[in-house]
Amino acid sequence: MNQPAFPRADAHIIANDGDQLHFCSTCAFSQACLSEGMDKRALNDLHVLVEHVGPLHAGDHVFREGDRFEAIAAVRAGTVKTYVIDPDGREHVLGFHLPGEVIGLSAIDGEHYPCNAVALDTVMLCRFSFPKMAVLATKLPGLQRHLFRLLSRDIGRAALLAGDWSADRRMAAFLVAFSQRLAARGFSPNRFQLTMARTDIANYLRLAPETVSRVLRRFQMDGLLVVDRREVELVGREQLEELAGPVLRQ
Amino acid sequence: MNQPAFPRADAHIIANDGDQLHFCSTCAFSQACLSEGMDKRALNDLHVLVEHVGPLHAGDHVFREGDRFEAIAAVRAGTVKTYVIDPDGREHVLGFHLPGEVIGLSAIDGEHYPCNAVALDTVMLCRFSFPKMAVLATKLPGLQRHLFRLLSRDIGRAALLAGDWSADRRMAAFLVAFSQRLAARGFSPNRFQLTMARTDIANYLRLAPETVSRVLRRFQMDGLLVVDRREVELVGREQLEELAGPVLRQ
DNA sequence: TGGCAGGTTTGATCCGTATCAAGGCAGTTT
DNA sequence: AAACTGCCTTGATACGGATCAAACCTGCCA
Repeated sequence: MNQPAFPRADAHIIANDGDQLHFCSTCAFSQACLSEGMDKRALNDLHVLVEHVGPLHAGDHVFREGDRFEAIAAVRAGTVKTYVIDPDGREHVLGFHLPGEVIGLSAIDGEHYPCNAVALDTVMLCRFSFPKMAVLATKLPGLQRHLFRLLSRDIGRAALLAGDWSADRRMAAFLVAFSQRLAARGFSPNRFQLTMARTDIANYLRLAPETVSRVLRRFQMDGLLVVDRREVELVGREQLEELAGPVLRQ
Repeated sequence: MNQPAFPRADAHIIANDGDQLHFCSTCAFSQACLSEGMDKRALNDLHVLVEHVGPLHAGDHVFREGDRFEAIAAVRAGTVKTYVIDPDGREHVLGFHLPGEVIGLSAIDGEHYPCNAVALDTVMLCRFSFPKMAVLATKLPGLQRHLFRLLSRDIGRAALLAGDWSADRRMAAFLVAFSQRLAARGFSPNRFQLTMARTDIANYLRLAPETVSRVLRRFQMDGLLVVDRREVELVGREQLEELAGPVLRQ
């Protein structure tokens, strides 16, 4: 139950290939760095910037609230849920993180992680020492810009679901956004597995699990989707997007 | 009605005073730069990093949704409200920004501002070209870190009010947080003016204006505060903080 | 194969907050 | 001073979603 933050794993040395910087091909920072002229001194200063972590299994924690902050991580495979527990013991889900997405950004301001991060299925990560990454960012402006953008994007994302939308709109927004994020990584946009429990979706959307169940059922009745267990197929994408529109501002 | 984003104003040249960097003494970045050894070449590259803007008057817009993003700004005096309008014409208040706080961070990821920013009273600003600031940040690691922290902080802040709290808890959290932010800038923590209308508070907290009114009245009945028009005095701070605790996670 | 446990669904009821509808109050205009 | 105009308050009612209670899977382990 009490693993260290970020279990150790094989450390990767960044490879300097001509003028291009290569590391993990699936993680979120490759694009920022590949498009960047490489400063060789910067590279030599940083032996271990990234290490591959995993596999973690469902229920394993990536980090826990209060753990000392030292690294952010990009999800390479699987789904990570971030959450906090309030004084009454209720769980509040802050977000789900799919392959290509980054966790730990909200910890930068502070010595410790402000939330928990747990694997929902089999998860592979790229772990980055944040202090080292910040140093590298001073030498690679493209990386710095990428980090600024990642952070900025999360501010906007958090504000979205904060609105006072109906259960239907929130559910639709969740499904459409999930689908879009999967599609951005090359997965099928209209047929996918929900990797999280109904309870998790409910806690994320600020609904009761019963409400999630009822809304999904009604969506199916109305021909918006077909749901079986955790498998979902979006059929009436048009109408779902119309419902989700005001929430996602699209 | 259609002013340019960031009305022009006196441009400030950053002053290089020995090894220290000086500009506006009240704005959020001074601390980051004053504690930083100054690189003179960096300075010479940047003639106009900061300009003082204002005064803006109640109702004047700092920027509007869709304006081209070019700058962030620190509030020097007054209150700025950020908001969006949904397709049904309803206003959603994203935040209130007090002296010392920064607006525009959520625009970094994108070409355009994703929301509106309007002055609620007489407002003075420090405006920073973000591209120039990013360049400076590569040369002043302390500034870069400060920016990362500002961004990170906003992610956490946005997640707070997103929870499903009762009207009482949300109202208490708003008042306590407002008080703390004022106190951090040297204003009186227990007696202050609400610079925004009830409607704005309601839109921010996802409540009806009527509910805001009723909750404030009940708080007064229960001896938690005294409210007259927009003047508020927190009397039962203890109990307010207890109510706000789960929301603010303190 | 049977039993158990977690997650899920369904139905009945309740409660908090929105909504609707007036009325009040302070500051401003005529 | 009267009328106006936002903004705020107060009361009555309606409704969406929470809560409570119970049955139902489905996978898992004995």
